Amino acid sequence: MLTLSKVLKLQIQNALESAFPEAASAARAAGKRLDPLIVPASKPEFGDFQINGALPLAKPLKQSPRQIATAIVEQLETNADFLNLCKPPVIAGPGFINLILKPSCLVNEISSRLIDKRLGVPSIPPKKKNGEISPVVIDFSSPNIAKEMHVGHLRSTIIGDSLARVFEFRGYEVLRLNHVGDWGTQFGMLITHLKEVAPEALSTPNAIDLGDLVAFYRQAKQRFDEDNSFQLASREEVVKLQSEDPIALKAWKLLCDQSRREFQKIYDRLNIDLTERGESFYNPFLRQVIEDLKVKKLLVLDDGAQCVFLEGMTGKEGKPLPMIVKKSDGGFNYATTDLAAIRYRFDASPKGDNALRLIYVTDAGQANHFAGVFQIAERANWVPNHARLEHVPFGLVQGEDGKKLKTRSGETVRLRDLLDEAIERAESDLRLRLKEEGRLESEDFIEHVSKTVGIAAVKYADLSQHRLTNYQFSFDRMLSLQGNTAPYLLYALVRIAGLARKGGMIDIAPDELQFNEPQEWSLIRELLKFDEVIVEVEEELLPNRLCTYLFELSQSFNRFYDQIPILKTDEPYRKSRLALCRLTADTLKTGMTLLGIPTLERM
RNA sequence: GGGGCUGUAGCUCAGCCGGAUAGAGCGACGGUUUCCUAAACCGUAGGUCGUGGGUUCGAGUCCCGCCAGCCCCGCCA
Repeated sequence: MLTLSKVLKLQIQNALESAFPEAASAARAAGKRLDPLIVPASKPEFGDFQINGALPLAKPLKQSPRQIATAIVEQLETNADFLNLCKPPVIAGPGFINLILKPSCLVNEISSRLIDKRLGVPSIPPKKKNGEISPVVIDFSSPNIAKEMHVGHLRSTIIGDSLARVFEFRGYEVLRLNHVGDWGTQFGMLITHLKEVAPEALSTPNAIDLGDLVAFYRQAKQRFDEDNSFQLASREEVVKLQSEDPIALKAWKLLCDQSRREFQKIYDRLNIDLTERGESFYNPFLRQVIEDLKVKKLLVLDDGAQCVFLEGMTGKEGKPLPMIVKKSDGGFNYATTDLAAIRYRFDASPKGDNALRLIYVTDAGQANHFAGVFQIAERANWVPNHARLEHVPFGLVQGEDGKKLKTRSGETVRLRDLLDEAIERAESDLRLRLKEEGRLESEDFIEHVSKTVGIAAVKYADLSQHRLTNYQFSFDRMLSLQGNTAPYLLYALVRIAGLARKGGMIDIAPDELQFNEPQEWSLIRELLKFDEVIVEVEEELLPNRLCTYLFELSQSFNRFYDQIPILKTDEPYRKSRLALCRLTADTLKTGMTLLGIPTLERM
């Protein structure tokens, strides 16, 4: 409906301007145009679109809104192209104009969707900068080496992946960057600990499996906190690492490799593709960041540290807020790395990523930090003209008590345990249902369905929530088989797959399509919204909009399925209804794929 | 002290550029299956949109004040 609503908007704008030529030319003289304010109808009984533009014109034109609406409608009724698309417009309420699309128009839209793999979503040509393709860079997931992925990484990973998929579908080149925490002072204690507990690992390849890295990290941390000589050794180790001592580097690499393997297991389960480029990657560029800030006269020495004072942000006692980019001991910190990363990502290749759009998917708690870093990047002139630099923040994952999600013993929940539990619960639900229905299924089937449903439930629960709000994690709710959940959507697809098995998904010629039931028309209208929703998600970066749409589409389909016979009806309705089923399945599958959720044929 | 986010039905949440009588789901109550997977469908009840002002023809939505919760604020990320 994207193109259709554009056409209508133009037609209505013309009608508005011919109805009120003086006001139109006055608006044009001011560099504006009269706005018909055409939006999707707020309720089905108001038709397909509503024109709100008559109301705000009442005052300047000194006419009643209904008079204005009448004048617009009179103009529209002289337009044959318009009358080809819409039924005669209806003036309603204080001065709204309701538009109802003609059935022939809707059927045309449906038949072009049926042969369009992109389901009406336009593909944009690849963006170019400096003559080369310019990717959208999305920075997401970003766990820390030697720590286990936990719920805190869940939202970034899932939301980032979904946004990346939407951009890819729209035709953008996307660079999915995993900015893992692979550098910093914590490596001092880790390497020191490694040298003591497993020195052989440094000389013999694959000599040791570090096993539970979390336990390893905890041991190292405990010794660091308790043992002075260990602390001293750790600090020395940091210096060695930074000066590229081969043994320290080897130990560092060992820890990174081990972590990478652990992370990859999670990414494989979640079916998420990422390019790892950790903080250490930017080490060679840190000095240049400081140099450039100095050249741009942004650098100030304060209390022994090199800072940039932020504009428009004040700290305690109203003083400008500093951002430290070089510590008093000469070391760099995360702000420096983040600045180097922005610079690199916008720079032209080969010494940069040549990006025009850079998106960070991190928790809302880092909003201040990114606002500061972005401001410095702007002031240092590292952000090209027309480039976009965005923080995409999200709220916390909370337990059902409304507090930060913890295990019963009060520890952070490991991501793999969380996924395991979702799958286990999905499995026991499934087994119970099979038993109740007297169905017999193979163990392979049960395993596959449980995994798919469990992971889908976790992802969908997260994505269907508005990004910014804190999100209350509940296995019971996300796996519930009713409501706005992954299983509900998956079930709609399973129903269609069942029809396909029994009735076949036959091809239908456009002129054979014929509909006569209200449930068909409401499903048709729902199907046609898909393209607008995708474009909206791309603009707003809010995957929950797609979830809401897919849920409403599923509801609309389930009503249709429940109330209208499909296989047991005469032609041409049988074929027409099957065509709607196929289009529903294609739309749901595409939508779910954009959420990163695989679908099922049976469940 | 400064800044950010949040506050909508008993619970969990939607609500698009300000538009018509504020919507879902869960839970509660009632109904639907000789028929394509009932993990579904239909119906009923449930609201001072935190609060007080302001802007507007029109405010859940925009502006200001206040209240509550969470988060951030110099050498961790």
